This record gives sequence, structure tokens and C-alpha cells, in this order.
Amino acid sequence: MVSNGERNKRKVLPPDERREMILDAALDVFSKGGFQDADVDEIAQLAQVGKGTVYRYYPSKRELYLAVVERVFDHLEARLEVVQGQSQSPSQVLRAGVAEHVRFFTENPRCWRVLVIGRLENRFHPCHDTMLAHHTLLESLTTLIRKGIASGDFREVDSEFAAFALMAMAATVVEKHFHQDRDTLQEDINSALDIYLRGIGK
Amino acid sequence: MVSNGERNKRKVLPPDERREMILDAALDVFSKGGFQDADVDEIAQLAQVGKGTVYRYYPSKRELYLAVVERVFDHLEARLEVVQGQSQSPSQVLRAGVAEHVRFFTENPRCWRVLVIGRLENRFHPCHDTMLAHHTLLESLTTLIRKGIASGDFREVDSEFAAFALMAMAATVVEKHFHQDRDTLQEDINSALDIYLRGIGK
Amino acid sequence: MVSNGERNKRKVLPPDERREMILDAALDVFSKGGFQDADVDEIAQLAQVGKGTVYRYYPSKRELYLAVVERVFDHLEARLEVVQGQSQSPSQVLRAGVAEHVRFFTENPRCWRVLVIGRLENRFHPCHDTMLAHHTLLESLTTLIRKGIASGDFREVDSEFAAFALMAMAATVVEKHFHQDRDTLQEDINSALDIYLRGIGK
Amino acid sequence: MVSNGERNKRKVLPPDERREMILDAALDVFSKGGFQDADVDEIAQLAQVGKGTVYRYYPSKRELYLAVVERVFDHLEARLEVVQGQSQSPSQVLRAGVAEHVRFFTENPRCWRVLVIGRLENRFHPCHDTMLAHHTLLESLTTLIRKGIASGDFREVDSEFAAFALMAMAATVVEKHFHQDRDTLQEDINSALDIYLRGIGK
DNA sequence: AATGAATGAGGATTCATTCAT
DNA sequence: GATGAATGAATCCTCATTCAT
Repeated sequence: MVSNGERNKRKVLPPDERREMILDAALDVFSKGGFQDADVDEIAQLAQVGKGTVYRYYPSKRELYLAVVERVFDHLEARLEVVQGQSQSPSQVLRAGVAEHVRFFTENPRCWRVLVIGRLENRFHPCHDTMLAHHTLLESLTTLIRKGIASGDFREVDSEFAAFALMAMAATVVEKHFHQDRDTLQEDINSALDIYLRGIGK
Repeated sequence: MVSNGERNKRKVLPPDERREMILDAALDVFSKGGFQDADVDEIAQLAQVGKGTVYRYYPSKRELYLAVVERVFDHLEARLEVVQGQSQSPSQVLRAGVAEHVRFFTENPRCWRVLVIGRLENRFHPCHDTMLAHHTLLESLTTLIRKGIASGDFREVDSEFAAFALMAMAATVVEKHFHQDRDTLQEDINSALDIYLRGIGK
Repeated sequence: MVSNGERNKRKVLPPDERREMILDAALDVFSKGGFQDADVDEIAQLAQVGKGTVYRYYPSKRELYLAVVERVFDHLEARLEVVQGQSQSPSQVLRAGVAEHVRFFTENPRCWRVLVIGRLENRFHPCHDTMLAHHTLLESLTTLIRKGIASGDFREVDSEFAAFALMAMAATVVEKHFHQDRDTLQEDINSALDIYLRGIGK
Repeated sequence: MVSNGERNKRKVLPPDERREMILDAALDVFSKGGFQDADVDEIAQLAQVGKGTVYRYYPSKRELYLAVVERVFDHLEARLEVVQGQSQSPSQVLRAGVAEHVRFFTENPRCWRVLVIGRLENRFHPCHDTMLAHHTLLESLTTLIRKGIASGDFREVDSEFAAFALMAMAATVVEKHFHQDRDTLQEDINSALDIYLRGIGK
């Protein structure tokens, strides 16, 4: 006989599941109005957890916030790793990576908002994990573009800047997707990549 | 010899100058952490003005905020109007416009931050003046690109998307400028435009 | 040629008239929500006078308030003096006095409110002029009733208490007048006096 | 031996007791100077409770205020119900009721003040519970007087007005009690009822 | 371990009073 | 004398954090 009745006040959940619920609720709330606007009470309620419990899992609102951001990066990286596995031409890798990147964020708007707001709210110190994750992403892009230049696929652009620019193109597609009614996602991904690859191509 | 000692409690300034000081202080404070984070007290102190004075000029923190954003757009538009005056090829206009846009924001980092944070904090209603200004900017870009297509300067890209993408490229340059130590502004502007124009060019 | 144009910003008024306007405006505002609720700004505007001017005539909001109350008592006393002049039987004097009292306050609701609120807000110290005025009123009533007892018109009631009770009856009529729609003032005055005079009569 | 030292920061009280302490403190503070004058901080301190706690129990200063007023009426009604139970002549019921009414308020000066100030501050909307309670009181008085007229105990007075007048007499006694040094309460109650009953009697 | 009531520092806003013009 | 802009103390309310159960 399982104690799993609907009426149980105190659900018995494994800590990991509980932690997950908290993180998820936090993502929801932080993504609405950023760090300041978020109310720990609201997070606790959404997570169906006492407020004190939130503080048992994370020592402060700030730590919880950083954990949320970190998890978003983890998810993103997991999605991007799949792409990197396949060995293809630099252009193809770029195409696949951007498409995946854009799809991840358009499918998970809360993840997008939480990252973008976070960056602008200056919430994380530049040396924080979350910022490092961002840097890592940029660096692998830079490397990829360098490879493309070396292989003769791309012309001699400033690889570091080109990496930045690619992120910006991707971001554009995502933002555009959120700010309009029609669904032009696939076309926009193509438009973005066409402009960009033509722009850095030979 | 006027009794203009530094220690005067009650300064005597023309209202416009005072309003300017408040707006300036507000830009400073809002640009640090967005709307929520900003402390009216801090704004008042920075403006060397009593807290009540802030409220004499603006009925609420929110109104003050919107006034700040509006002023930023006004300044930006003033800078861009100069460019629009000159009749040139679409490419040249784009080049000049982007360069001016980027320079304005890199020279006025607080203006940049206040706009970007504001958009993400969802602080302004889409039908608000500030949002309209943004739309106007996008629309004139779209128009310009359409002209370029018509004149055969650009290929048949999705003009609306291309406008978005250009804003993103410009944003990239600005953000990159703020996030690094070396000054590569001019190179980056060129890189961005090279990639972009080549990308949409024939 | 008189400088009495409608367009004159700075009206040239004799100080007494100005003082009168301020007192009148103050009566208006204080009678709405008592002392605390009143806004000096509102008084100044109503009096068509700068805020600083209010402070030239009265050193503080509190003093202004007391002046208002004092003036109300002065008006009331002026009205009651007329009655006292006529020599008649104690009953007749009481009748006439109560009627006049009630009429004064029903005709001047703001005067009523300002006094009643004031008393309850504990705004004046018991030894203040305004309180003394109240006492004086009570005392002359007490004396009058004593005379009535001496002359055999009234029975041997506690004259001091009877004075209190008469004030209460009068107050009742006034309050009832303000709290209902129909105009039953004259009937109520009669009802009150009938009950009261029968109550203290032989 | 429990660690129940006086200096404990976080007291452990049953919520009802705490709510009671807050209401009591609020009665204290509101009765001093009415709604506007009252300082939530002061209420919290008096209740030996954090400011936030006050807001946990009552969502705003205003709600707290209304709760206080409501409780006063509840207490009063409880006291008056005892009287109504006994079946007696209208005069006797009136006597007993007034005496109880007066005693309740003279024993609880804060209750008196809070009601009276409240009414004058126009704090409650006429359709609010608190006002309804007042009306109910008046109506039962009116009914009682009508009965007395029907039974031939009283003469044909305006029953509605007579109810008003009785309230006023009672109020007089209470006010007089608070404004003098000697304790003449019982005599005054008698005086009031003598005058009144004789006034409306046959 | 989980809870949520209690806390109080913090922040937006008001308004009596002052003072330079 | 008259003015009203400037001031900042005062006050309501919020919410991150703690802690007794």
C-alpha cells in the first residue's frame, strides 16, 4: 500500500526530485521579471514546498538564482554536444549548432529570458561559472571559425568577432520569434545563416 | 563676489538644469541595475537634490524611469538624423548609421544598459513611446534595406529579418566593446559591416 | 483706473481680507477630514494664496487649526448673544437658544464638523481658548437652568448635568439633520425641546 | 525548566492570542488619535510583535482598523444581549440598557474613543459592517420606544427621533464622565434617565 | 527534514515647513 | 510681503531570511 494519496499534505519525495521542483519553479519565477522581481514565496508555492525548504536546498535567493542559470547552461550544452559529435564541414557544424541553439531557446522561453535578463542585471560576476560557460561557448565557436578559415571554407575574418556576431544572429532569431505572432522560425534560421555564412564565406 | 559656497543647503538652479541633473543621476542609477534595483534616495543624492525634489519633477519612480529612457532615444535619434541627411548609396547609409549608432552607445554606456535592461525587464508596455521609438528605428532600417534590394545593391533577403539582424550586429559590437579590455571598436565595426554587407550583398 | 483686472496674478488685498480667505479655506479643508488629513497645500490653493503666505499669517498648521476653531466659536457666540438679549422665561430662553444653536450649525455644516472632529481628535488642550469657550457655553446654560429651578419653572434636577444633556439634545438634532435626507429640522427641534423641557419641567 | 526568558526574540504564542494582542494594541493606538494619527510601528511595539507580523494578520492598516471597530461592537452587543434577555416594562429595559451601555463605555474608554472618532473621521463607508451595527442599535431602540408607546408607557413622541435622543443622553453621560474628576457616574445615569423618561413619559 | 509564522531592514511616497527670489 | 520650489523626516508596506515546531 503506497502512501501516495492525493490528499497527503506532506508529500514524500526523494530530495533530488524536490530539488528539481524548486529549480523548475525558480526558473519560472526568475524568468518572469528577473532577480529582483522574483518572490521566494512564489517560488516555494509553485514548487509545492515550504519556504523554509527552499532555504534548506539553497542558502539564499542569489544562490538559487545562480543554480537556475547554471542548469540552463547545462541543458544547452547537452543539446549542443549532440551536434558536435557529428564530423562535418565547418559550415555544416555551424548551421547545425545555430539551429539547435535557436531551437533550444525558442522551445524554452524561460531559459532564454533568465539568461538574458541575468546578463543585463549584472547578476553574475564575470568569473562565475555561468559566465565561464558563456565564454566556453564563445571559444568553441571561435575555434570552429578558425578551423573554417584554415580549411579555406571561410575568408580571413576576425574569428573572435565572428563568433560574437554569430551569437548575435542566433539571438536575433530567438528574440524575433518571441516578439511576433507568425511562426517564421525556420525561415529566420535560414535567413540568419545565409547572411552570416555568405558574410564570412569566400 | 557671490555667496556661492559649496556648502549651501538650498542651491538655486534654473529648473531645467535641475531636471537635467535628476535625469542624469537617474540614468546613472537605473543603468546600474535596472528599475527595481534603483533606489530613489541614491538618485537624489547623486543629483545633489532632496528626495522630495525628485518627486516634484517626476510623480513616481516609474515616470522618472520612462523619462530617462525617452531621453536616451531622443539623443540617439538626434545623432542618427545627421546621418540620414546625407544622400548616399544604401550601403553607405547603413555603414554610416551603424557606425554612428555604435559610437553613440559605446560613448554612452549608461544609455546602452538602460535600454537593454529595460527591454528585458519588460518595463514598458509595447504601446509606450519608448517602444514605438524602437519600432520606428527598425522600420526605417527595413525600408532602407528594401530600397537597397530595389536598387540592386542587396540581394532578395527578408528585409524585416535583415533589419533585425543588423541591429543584432550593432549590438554585438557594442557588447563586445564593453566586455573586453582592448579597444578594437573601429575594427569591430568594420568586421560587422563587412560580414553583414557581404551577407546581404549580391 | 482700478488695478482690479481679472488677469492680475498678484491680487492686492488688505491683509485682513487675505487672513479671512485663509481661515475660510482652512475651515473647508479641516472640516473634511480633521486635522491630520488636511493638506496645507490644499488650503493655500483654495485661499488663492501661496503656501508661504499661509505660514506668514499662521506659524504652523496647528495654529491655523486653532484659529479656525476659535473663529467658529466666535460666530456661534455672536448668534447666541442676540437671543440672550431678550428677557423671557427660562423655558423660552432655552427654546430660543437651542433653536439658534441648531440653526447655526445646520446652516454651517463645516463649523459643526470642525468642532466635533476637533474635540475627538483631542486636538486642543483642555486649557486652550477653544475649550474655554465650550466651558463658558456650558456654564451659562447651567446658570440658566439654575435660574429656572429657582423660579420654579424647572424641578430640582442636577443643573450641571442638565446643561450637558441639553447640549446633547441639540447635538442630536444637528447630527440627525446631516444623516438623513428629509428635512425634519423644525420638527426635530420641537421634539427635542418637548422631551427635554418636559423632562426637567415640573 | 523551560527556556522561557523574557528576552526571547521570537515568542511562541498561539495565533489567537497574538491576534488578540495586536487588536488590543491597535485599539490603544487608534483610540488615541484616530486612524491617521496611528502609527503601525507603535501598534507593533505595543503588541510586542514585529511590524511584519501585524501585516500577516491584517493586510493593511485600514483592515486592522475596521477589525478593531468591529470587535468593539461585538463586545458591546455581548453586554447588551444580557439585558435584552430579561422581560420587563419598556422603561425598565431602557434603564437597564442605557446603564449597561454607559458602563461598558466608561469602563472601556478606548472603545468609546475609537467609535466616536471613527464616525467623525468618516472612516467607514455607510454600508460597512460597523455602520450597520450602529444602525441596528438605533433600530432596536426605535422598536422598543414604539412598543412603549403602544403599551401606553410613553406618549406619542417621534420614536425615531427619541431613539436618537436617547443615544445622545447616553453619550452625554459617557463624555461627562471622561471630562471631569469626580465620579458621578451613577447619579448622572439616573439624572439622564429621569429627564429622558419623564420627557417621553405620559 | 520540512514547514510557515515571525521578523525588521529597506524602499517608495507624502507633506509640513523653510527660504531664496 | 508674497511666492512656491526644495527639503527630509515620517510612514506604510514588502519580502528575504530565520527558527521553533
